[in-house]
Amino acid sequence: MSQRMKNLTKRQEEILNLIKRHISDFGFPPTRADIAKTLGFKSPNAAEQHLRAIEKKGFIKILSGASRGIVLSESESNEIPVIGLVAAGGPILAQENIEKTIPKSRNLFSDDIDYYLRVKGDSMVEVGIYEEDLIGVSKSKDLKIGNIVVARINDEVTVKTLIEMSQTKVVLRPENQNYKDITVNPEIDELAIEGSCVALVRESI
Amino acid sequence: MSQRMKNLTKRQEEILNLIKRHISDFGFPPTRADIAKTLGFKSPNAAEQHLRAIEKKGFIKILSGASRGIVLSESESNEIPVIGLVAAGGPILAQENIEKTIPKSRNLFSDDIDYYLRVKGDSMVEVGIYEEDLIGVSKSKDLKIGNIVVARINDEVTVKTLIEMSQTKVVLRPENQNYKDITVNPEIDELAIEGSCVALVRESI
DNA sequence: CAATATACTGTATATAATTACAGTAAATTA
DNA sequence: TAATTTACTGTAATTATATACAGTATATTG
Repeated sequence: MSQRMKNLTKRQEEILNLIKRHISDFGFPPTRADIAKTLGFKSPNAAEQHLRAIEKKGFIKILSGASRGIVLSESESNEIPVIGLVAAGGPILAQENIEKTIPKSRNLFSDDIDYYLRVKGDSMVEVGIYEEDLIGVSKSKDLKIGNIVVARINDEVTVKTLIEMSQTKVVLRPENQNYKDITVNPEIDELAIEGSCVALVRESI
Repeated sequence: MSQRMKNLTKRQEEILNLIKRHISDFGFPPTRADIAKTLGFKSPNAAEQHLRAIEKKGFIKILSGASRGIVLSESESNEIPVIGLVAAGGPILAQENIEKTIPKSRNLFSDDIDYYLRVKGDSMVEVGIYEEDLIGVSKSKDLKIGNIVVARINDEVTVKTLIEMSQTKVVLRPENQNYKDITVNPEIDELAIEGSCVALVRESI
């Protein structure tokens, strides 16, 4: 989420989700009365004031006078970054690494993609991951042996298959016969598993 | 378009397009007054009656009592079909082949994808196209030697690389050493190049 | 500790929007 | 050629909706 955007309260987030769900279900935003009815408010004004608060925080725009005039902001919170080359030393999601962004609304996949990472090199060709492909990365998905993961070893970011993982030994496998397994001792080397790959997109064939 | 759906008149089509454009511009459908204003009607009832006619023909659903309660019918709602197995004999885009649809608004790629085709078999693994991948197919894109195309040979649909194309000889190459080139004489065999692949999506890794 | 934000109830009103009813006129279909 | 469809104007009633105003109560922030 962007810095300048204040956080929504739990209740406000609930209402924002309700709006999104309503749009997805009906094709248009809810009225104040719709919101009040769904959440059990006895006054439509409760919904109105929530909307004002959510607008103030930048997540929606209210078009005055228009019925159902709630417009979702195309804010950064609704954009999925596409990460190109990762500069050494910084976090993957640092601004300087963002090649472009894709509106979350255009994301084909389930909601758990935190960013797309552009693949460099040919270390994963044997599982059909090619240079310049975009892999959809989830930061929160549970790690399992056999998953393809985004790892960071001493400031270098790579995509590999996770083969073994213990306190003292992590093995990452390139899916290309020309490369050897990478064995890391997390107690010695700096290692972070940044996320796991849940989707793949090839923009040009 | 579905058979049972009567054709819209020119004016009705204009109104349907106006509705789509309004939804895309504002995020919600227009009111009768909006339509009337845009098209220069002096009465909102003109819009109302057009809407009724369009609903009667199955292109929209009007939710009574709800403001802006115009719902685009599935077939009109800008959905890109995902084609699973193609039944022999019929067109690729036949209803029975549609596995699911993806809202056009969620399409990551440029607008020229007419449908997604789910890949069966391993004949293209050497260019990173795997079984169960979805390939984005454009019907209109210019065909070039070297493109990966969707071809239909005697009622069978396949994805291959186009190697040669003349009046009497078309060569299609599987990108897998275990398979041989397919040579077809279009004057003898029934051959149609249905489109070319412009993108690839892998939903689960 | 005062100011502000959060989270509502309750009432009321102006206006936005749907929708019914009554027409006209030309084109299309049975 | 009569019936229906298309394509509107014009008016008006009813309902849907936004939105203002007046409160209450608690939590959070400067």
